Amino acid sequence: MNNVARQWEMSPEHVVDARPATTVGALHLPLRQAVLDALRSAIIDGTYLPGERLVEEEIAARFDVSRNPTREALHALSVEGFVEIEPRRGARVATMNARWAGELFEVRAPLEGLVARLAAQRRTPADLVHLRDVLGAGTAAAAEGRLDELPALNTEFHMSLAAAAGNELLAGTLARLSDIIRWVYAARISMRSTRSWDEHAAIVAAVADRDAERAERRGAEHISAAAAAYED
Amino acid sequence: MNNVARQWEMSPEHVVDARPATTVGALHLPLRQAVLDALRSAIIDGTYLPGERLVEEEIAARFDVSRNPTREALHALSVEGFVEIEPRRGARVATMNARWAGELFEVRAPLEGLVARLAAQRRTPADLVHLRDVLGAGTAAAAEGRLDELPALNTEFHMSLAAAAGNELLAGTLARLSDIIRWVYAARISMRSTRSWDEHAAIVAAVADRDAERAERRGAEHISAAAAAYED
DNA sequence: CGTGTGAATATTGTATACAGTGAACAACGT
DNA sequence: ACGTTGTTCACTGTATACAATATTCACACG
Repeated sequence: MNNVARQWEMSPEHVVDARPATTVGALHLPLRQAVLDALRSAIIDGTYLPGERLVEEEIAARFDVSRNPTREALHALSVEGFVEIEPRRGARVATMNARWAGELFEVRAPLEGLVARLAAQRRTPADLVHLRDVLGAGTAAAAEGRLDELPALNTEFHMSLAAAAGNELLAGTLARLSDIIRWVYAARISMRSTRSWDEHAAIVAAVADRDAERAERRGAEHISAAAAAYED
Repeated sequence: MNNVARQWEMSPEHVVDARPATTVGALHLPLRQAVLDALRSAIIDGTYLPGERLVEEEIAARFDVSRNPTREALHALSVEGFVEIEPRRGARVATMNARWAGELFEVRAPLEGLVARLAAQRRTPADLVHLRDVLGAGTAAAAEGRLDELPALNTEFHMSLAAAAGNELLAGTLARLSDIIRWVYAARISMRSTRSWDEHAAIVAAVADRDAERAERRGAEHISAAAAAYED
């Protein structure tokens, strides 16, 4: 009946006494979360195209839920920047003009620089090990032409760096920005593959040396280079 | 019956043919917006204290609306960072620990630097005039000890700078951050008054000269100095 | 006394119903 | 033909009702 993934329905009662002290209700994600994730994926993968109207009842029917969780998901997506909502006139998938896209990179560059600087200052040995693992995997994939694996590895790299920086607000802000960037430039992504991983390696080297200045510069330059590449 | 400001009820029919071509429905703000603003104000001015539970039905009753607009407002506030929501366990006013507060300044500093740099590159003569107006008003207020006027002028200064930078995403991000910073440090604010306006003047000077590097450095340093002052 | 167990209550999550607004279109006059 | 007006339909905004979960408190038991 319900196409949305409902994890908890797969969990029979006996999970109640499973290891983590989390209650059953905590596992049981609200529908709004399921709808949010499903809708975001649908927008990113092009099921809903930019500018397309998102009618609450349609979406609710599609996922077989009521309009309430749907509305909540739409509002969340508008904050994330994937949809635009006009009062009394409904929601549509956001349309990116060139200016907006440029703004994304402008904001992301100094933040990515900050991440690299903080990571250089605060990284633990374990952080460094993990960064090098991801770096190795990404470099190998780029070298061997497995381009389809690169977007996920790229995301993991930047998330790992943000984790090493130890600033959750920063990590969250960046995660949102890069989600949208990946969406906007979905078509052209996975270009620039080897260049990109060379730049990642340079960031990790600076982080390893605890050289905050160099790390910051290379982090910011990395995003600027990506922006330039996308502007073709 | 309804304590929320409902602008449209004050507008008789004949406003329909008033100057701006906006429709009546566009003026007629959704209740969620009214509740959102009212709740945020209540949190900022201390009516609701950090950690306090925000029960949907209570708030709905207080503003004499149903739970739906209330829920939507609460979700929006959680995105803005004023409240924390746990699934199935409701919302409470966010509590700042020192770490979180530090993160705010860490993220804001490079963004404010970016704003100053972009403003230096893109400002129009009109932007500069406006910035100098605000600067003059703020400096005068600081010099004459009208401390109560400073927070608003400070906000206006930073908003004007962001406007001159011509990046709406950046302006929006910063507006959210500084809202929260002002809330967190409400008690200690309006200190540092003259220092702060000297720093503002330095930023405007760099913006006037179109010196992007100097503007960026002074913008970021201004926030770092503010952070240091708050850490007493 | 503390501790666990259960019922009762409070509160959130979800669905449905209704009201109000905007947009499209047909009927009408000019 | 063209614009104007009235009407209808689709959709969002809001309220209410119900279901599911969390929390509280009383009470029995050790």
